[in-house]
Amino acid sequence: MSHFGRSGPPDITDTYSLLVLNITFRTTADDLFPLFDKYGKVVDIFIPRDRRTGDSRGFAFVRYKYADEAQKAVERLDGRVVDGREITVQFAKYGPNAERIHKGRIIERYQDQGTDLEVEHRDDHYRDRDYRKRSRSRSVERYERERYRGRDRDSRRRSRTYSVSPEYSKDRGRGRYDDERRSRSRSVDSASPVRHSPSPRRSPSPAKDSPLRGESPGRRSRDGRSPTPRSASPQGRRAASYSQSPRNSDVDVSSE
DNA sequence: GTTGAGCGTT
Repeated sequence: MSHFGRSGPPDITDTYSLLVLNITFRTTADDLFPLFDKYGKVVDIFIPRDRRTGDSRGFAFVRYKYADEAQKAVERLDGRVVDGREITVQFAKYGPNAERIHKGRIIERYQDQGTDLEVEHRDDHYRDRDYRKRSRSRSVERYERERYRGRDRDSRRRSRTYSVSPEYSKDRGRGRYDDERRSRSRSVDSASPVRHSPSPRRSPSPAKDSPLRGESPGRRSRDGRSPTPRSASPQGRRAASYSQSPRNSDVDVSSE
């Protein structure tokens, strides 16, 4: 009765979905269940995990049966420390399949459209999102940011008094959006002074500039008669390792 | 597994 998300969604109709963010990578649904269940009837808990590694992505979805309980859980568990990490609880904005959600309430099921009209290859969608880093631009287009971006979210908790009305901040989010973009430009200028000067000479990067010019450790030592295995070792030894490594199937040490 | 902005599966 604790395996949420494995047996599939039991019944998410008319349920309130909460999004739990900032949870540790080790936090599981079973860990969140007793926490959220104390504040209301938890219908289901699901933690998206990575297709590649299978580990948690750092956030979870908790579905409540009643809105008041969900709202209470948000206010209670938001900012609470779980497993040594501070979690962020808020109403989900998007449905499991972009379904209609009204204030976190799921009206329809994602299976509802699973007939024969528009079933696209979702696998293609999954493999593309290797990194979920800042790929949420799509959300900004429509809903903007209802809170300050970045680490400023701490301020949001202090304003928890207004949390009862998540609609108030629609107008405020717009002003910050422009600011964050400007920030990015400044970063590029400061971090990476692009040099367009026609310098005939190239940057002193003997490391990766010309691996061919890096000389073969073997030939150099033989010619210069300076073994200097100390500095020639890292390159020669590492290269040799790669060559031998993937072919050890045949060689059986028979030890262990 | 230190990092961490951010919305989901049978």
